[in-house]
Amino acid sequence: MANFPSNGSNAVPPYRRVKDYLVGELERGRWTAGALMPSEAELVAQFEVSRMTVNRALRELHAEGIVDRVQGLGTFAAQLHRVSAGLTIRDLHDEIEARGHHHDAVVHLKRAEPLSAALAPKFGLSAGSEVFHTLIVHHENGVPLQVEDRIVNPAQAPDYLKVDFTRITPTQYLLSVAPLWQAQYAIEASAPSAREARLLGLARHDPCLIVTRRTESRSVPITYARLVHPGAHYVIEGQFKP
Amino acid sequence: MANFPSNGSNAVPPYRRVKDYLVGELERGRWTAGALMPSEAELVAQFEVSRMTVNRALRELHAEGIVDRVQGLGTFAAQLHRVSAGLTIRDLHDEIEARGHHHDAVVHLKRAEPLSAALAPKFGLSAGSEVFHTLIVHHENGVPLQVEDRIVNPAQAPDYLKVDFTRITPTQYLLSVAPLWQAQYAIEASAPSAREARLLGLARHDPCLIVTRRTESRSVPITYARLVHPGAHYVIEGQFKP
DNA sequence: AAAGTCTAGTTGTCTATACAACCCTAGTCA
DNA sequence: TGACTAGGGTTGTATAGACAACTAGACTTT
Repeated sequence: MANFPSNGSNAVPPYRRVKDYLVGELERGRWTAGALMPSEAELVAQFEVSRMTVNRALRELHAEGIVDRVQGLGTFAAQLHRVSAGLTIRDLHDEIEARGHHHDAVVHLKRAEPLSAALAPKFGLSAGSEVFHTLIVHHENGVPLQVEDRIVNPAQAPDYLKVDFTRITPTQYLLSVAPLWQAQYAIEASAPSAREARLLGLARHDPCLIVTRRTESRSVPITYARLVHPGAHYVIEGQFKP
Repeated sequence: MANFPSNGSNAVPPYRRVKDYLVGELERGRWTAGALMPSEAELVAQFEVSRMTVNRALRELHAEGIVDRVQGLGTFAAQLHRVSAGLTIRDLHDEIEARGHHHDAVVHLKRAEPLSAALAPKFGLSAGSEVFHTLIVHHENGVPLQVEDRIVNPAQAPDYLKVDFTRITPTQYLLSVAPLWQAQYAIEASAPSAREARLLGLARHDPCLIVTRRTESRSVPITYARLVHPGAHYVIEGQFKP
């Protein structure tokens, strides 16, 4: 007894119908946050499908954060506070090109140096160990848009210093060398340092949007970056659905 | 033949073992991006589990963006460039309490007024239609942390003006009234307005982190908020995995 | 040479059944 | 009163089998 689409070709599979029904009712406010939703058995009866099908629908809704499930108790409409957003980390080069603008980069620093004590704990290597350090300013149509101050773990990218960063961005290169497996970031507003202000053509008190990001692969640090943007020209945008 | 944990209690279920194996090998670089990974049949043979179990493992990895699957072709290691981040939107009250600090709010404005032409396109209602407007300053241990300037659609929250916002935050209230189903946000660094600077106890040129957020339910606008934070005290943090 | 046909291999989905794990309540017993 | 037990309801997971849909390459036919 294995019947489903078969007919019109673009028919929606049963597990999808169950999901769509539940999301629809949730949107219509049938169950407010925390309310008990129908049990698997009830949905089985309502849709005349097997329990595994209903289970798949509910399991996926749970994975998407739309419902909460408690074994032995039931399924509940989720509290939607802690919703995850789609803040896509895109390569700056792609981002600028996507706007139809011209991107170029100026390399101000590119060398191996001992890791400073200030950055050692943030980066995850011991102070004094040799790391690669680049300082690059990215321009959009000639206007400085980002100062990229970056520390790289030589063990993860031994050829980092040989790359021509006017042609390929560090982000692009590092993604190709080491698979990105985890990252932490922080976003803050602050005044730029004296050097950053000079590189961006700003006054010392002009507000900047600063993103710091640490990337690691298999809990080994790959890179730590401080990205400084002039507040007047840069906005991080995103959207989320539950 | 339905056996699994049963023994030690904390045993990992088979579908998890398959997932962990694949993620582990992926981390070790066994398959580079785009490479063909083992088929379901091969994993069935290797782990001696049913195909549904392997299928679930692969389906979840696909949902998590770790592998790509093509019907009729196979499973491939995903390109990990376009990784999405988890930017958690938490209620400010919860956030402050979670730090073990005291939160209080001062309501500076709370009234119905016609929607200004400047905000009309951003909000999605026509200019001049009546909306609710609140201006609240949130403090952490007495220090001003956020100016919350908010427009609310009366159709979605008719009793909004009756709420005591020193006891419950607008975010909390709105989430309880209308389920949050979609939102767009923008993060930028900028100088505060004169009034915002006064409310936060800042100078006009002190950098602020400004989040603007528009929330809608079923494509009907619920609320538009401008959240201004002193750059010196506020950081948005997050992390992401592929 | 081009077009159509077949086939093996792959993923997509559903079913019926089974047992485990867990939660809560009601009842039992000391 | 308090501790224990039993049972009904719920979710969590696994299985074996089945058919559908799709892909790519091999093969046949025109």
